[in-house]
Amino acid sequence: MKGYKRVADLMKALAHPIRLQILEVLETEAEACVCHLEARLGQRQAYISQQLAKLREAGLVVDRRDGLNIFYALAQPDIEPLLGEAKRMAVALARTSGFELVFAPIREVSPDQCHCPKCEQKVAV
Amino acid sequence: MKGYKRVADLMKALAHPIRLQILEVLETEAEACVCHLEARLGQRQAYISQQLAKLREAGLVVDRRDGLNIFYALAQPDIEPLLGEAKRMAVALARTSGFELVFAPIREVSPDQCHCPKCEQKVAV
DNA sequence: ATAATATATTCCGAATATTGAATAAGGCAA
DNA sequence: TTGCCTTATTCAATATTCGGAATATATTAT
Repeated sequence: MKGYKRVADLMKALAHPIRLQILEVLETEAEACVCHLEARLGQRQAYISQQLAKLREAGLVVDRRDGLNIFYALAQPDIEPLLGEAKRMAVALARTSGFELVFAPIREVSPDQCHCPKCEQKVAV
Repeated sequence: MKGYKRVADLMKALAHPIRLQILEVLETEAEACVCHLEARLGQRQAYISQQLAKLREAGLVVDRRDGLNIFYALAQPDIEPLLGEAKRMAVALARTSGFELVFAPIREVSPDQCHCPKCEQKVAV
């Protein structure tokens, strides 16, 4: 029974749209500071931070401080197949109930919209 | 944003140890009546029924009545890879925090412990 | 019709999750 | 030090989920 409890806890950590989107951003960005996630997901800082805390507790992301910024990354990059299967399955379920599920692409953010060192660097180039 | 909400709802449906075990039984049994699940998971009938209702609402299982019995089956057999990835990931996360995750095998049930037609049939053989 | 059996549903208190608002904490620069 | 910036945490109100107990429903047999 213990093992299934762990799986359930993992599912719980994933059972939130913002957290799913954070993970998806980290799949493509490899590393992102909170201000970046703020900009990409269009959510308040405190809110993003709360969700990051849950992902941290679940062991899904790791953080690294660099000056004022804290950069987050996937703790376990091979979570991608799980997320992929989840999306695929959600699409299949939606289709079964008669409609096409679309994933609005997560907003891109041009380097001048974020002030972290990494983005400043890109702007300078 | 709508698509991720759907994925989150799917994750929510999976975020429960009993529901995960029900799905796992249905992966191997193909079809099982409630009394069967009762026996295999060692849970009260009403409780099993409640969890089945959640799985039904989520569109993950379908039911078919045969006399007094109601047989459940996976609505979407290709949910297996998702469940497999979830288990794999849970194992990986546990390992990261320093211990081996074990899945206690779900109790087998000899045909004479269940009274549904299907089991009676097996007993008769 | 009544009884028996299998399954489903409803009700409810307890525990947990969500999310906005306010505040705290940590690091850097002058 | 003071002030500023980025991020984290706490608090509180609301909503959701959990799981037990009791009850309801559907089917079959008598």
